[in-house]
Parts: sequence; structure tokens; C-alpha cells
Amino acid sequence: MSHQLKEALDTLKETGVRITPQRHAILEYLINSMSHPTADDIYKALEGKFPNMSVATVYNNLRVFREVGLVKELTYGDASSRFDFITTHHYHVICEKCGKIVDFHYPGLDEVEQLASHVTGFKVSHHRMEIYGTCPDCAIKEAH
Amino acid sequence: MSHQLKEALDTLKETGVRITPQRHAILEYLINSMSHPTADDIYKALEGKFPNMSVATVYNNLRVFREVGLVKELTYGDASSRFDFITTHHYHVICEKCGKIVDFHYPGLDEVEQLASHVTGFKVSHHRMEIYGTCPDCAIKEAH
DNA sequence: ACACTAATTGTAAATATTATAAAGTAATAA
DNA sequence: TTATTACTTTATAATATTTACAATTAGTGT
Repeated sequence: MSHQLKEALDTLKETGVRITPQRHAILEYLINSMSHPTADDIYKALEGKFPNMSVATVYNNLRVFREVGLVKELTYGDASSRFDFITTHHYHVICEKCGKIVDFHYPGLDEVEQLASHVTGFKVSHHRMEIYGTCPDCAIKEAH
Repeated sequence: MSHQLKEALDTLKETGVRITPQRHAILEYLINSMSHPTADDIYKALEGKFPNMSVATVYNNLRVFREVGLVKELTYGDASSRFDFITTHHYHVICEKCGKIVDFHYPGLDEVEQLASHVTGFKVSHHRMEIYGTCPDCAIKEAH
């Protein structure tokens, strides 16, 4: 079992969230996949292990994980939400052609948050930033 | 007629997009509303003027406007997409309690885009950033 | 005014997500 | 270990958003 998974399970215990086989599997998949799956991706990936699992279970548990702070929900206009296991502070670079998402480590934009708080009077909790463009693969395809 | 509306109509003409009464009204509403309405908001607001207008028309035209670059689509997890008439470069500060969206002017994060491009090899086209927190009104309500 | 082409309408369908109730199961303590 | 209890899962239905489609209507250039 990975260190990250162990930590995640500890977090669940501390917050009084029951550890069910489904939750265990969803977390494990999120951590190992290294991608940013949709709820349906997760559902399909675990169909083999849990033939009786309901889609609702995936959604329920992703919400639980989000509330506990283990998982971040990424929403885009066109498709369904994607879910990302939170590790270190990073942003995402998204290919507009094929939808690929690449992690991009960058120091948090604290200064922007502070200015926003000052100008608008909001009590700022966090921010979200994504960068959009064309990935190298798609750029090559386009050139042909 | 506002300057912005006139310019927007010119843009449509230049790109060969027909100017229909519905499109005129949707643009006008977007410009005047100073808010960030959902497709349904727009539909409801124009029901009086266009009793026969279809929801599909609103969606179709918002997509057209987005393709032409007049309108930006903002997507969040919980609710439906919101649409914003593009004026100057600004970001949004969003209240997590009541959903209020406030504009926040800030110089573009060009440096981040450049670094992302360098690190990931992407050809970057644009980025998106939002700041989340609690608005002053909701902060007062909470204190009571 | 005419003809051509695109837009609107109304409806249906697709998709994503949430709600609900019944059945099952993990955690806790005796 | 077992009984208890509250939380979870499941299965299904419901809701909501958005798109697709075919027939009708309406802009626009000549």
C-alpha cells in the first residue's frame, strides 16, 4: 500500500468517515491513476472488482473525499467533472484539442489572493487557475 | 444603444453572423445586466419580449458569441454555466456562500503562462483564474 | 421583391448528477 | 465474539442541463 493511500485512510479515520471497500478502491484508483478521471471513468475502472457498485456510490464518495479535503473537483464546460487526488500544490495545463491534463508545479498565487481580498472585501479561501493550450502531440498532428 | 453593443454588432457583421432580434436582445441583456447570467436567466429575462423564443436559441447563440469571441463561458461544479460579455481583462471573485460574482481587475498572469509553456511544451493560448471566498454580506450574516 | 441560406422553434434525446428507500455492512462496546 | 447502531451501498427514479433534429421562418444581397 502506498504512503499516500495510508495517509488518506488515516485522514478518513480521523474525520470519522468509514472505510468501506469501495472507498478504499476509489482512493487507490485516484492515487495510482496519475490522471484526472471522471466519475464514470472510476466507475468503469472498478466494475471488474465491484460488479454491483452503483454510480451513485462513486459520486457520493467523491463528494465525501472532497469535503474532507482529499480530492479536488475540476469542472469544465464541455465535459463532466474530473477528480484529482490532492498531493502538493500544483496547477493544470489542459490541451484544448485532446483534453490531456498535465500537472504544472508553481508557487501559489498568494499575492493575487491578497489583492483580491483587499479590493473586494471578500474573505478569500482559495483560488483556481488553469492554463489552456495545445499539447506537443497535437501540435505535431496539426502541422501535418 | 451603448457603445459596447454597437461594437459587438459590428463584430458579428464582420464575421458574417446574421443579426437577428434574438441575438440583439441576448447581447443587450449580457451587456446591460452587469452580472453573469446562466442560459436560463437570459431565457427567462427575454420571455416577455420574445414569448416564442426557445431555450435552444439561447444556447445556440451563446455558443456563436463564444466562438466569435464576444462572450466567455464560466463553468463551475455545482450549477450551470454562466456567461460573461468580454470587456477588459479581469478575473472573478466568487462567494462560496451565496454565489455572488465580483469582477476583479488584475494584470494578466503572463509570466505563469510562459513558465507553463516552457515546462510542459504546450503552446499556451490562455488561462483561467478564479478566487473563492466569502463576500462581506455573508461574512456579516455568519458572525450573528 | 426574390431567392438563397441560415436561424428559430418545438420537441425529443443525451448526459450528468442527485434523491430516495430498502438492504447491507463497518465500527463500537459489552 | 456478537449485538447494536448508524452509516453506506444499491437500484431506481428524478432532476437539470445541454444538444440534436426536422420543419418552419426570416435575414441578406442582388
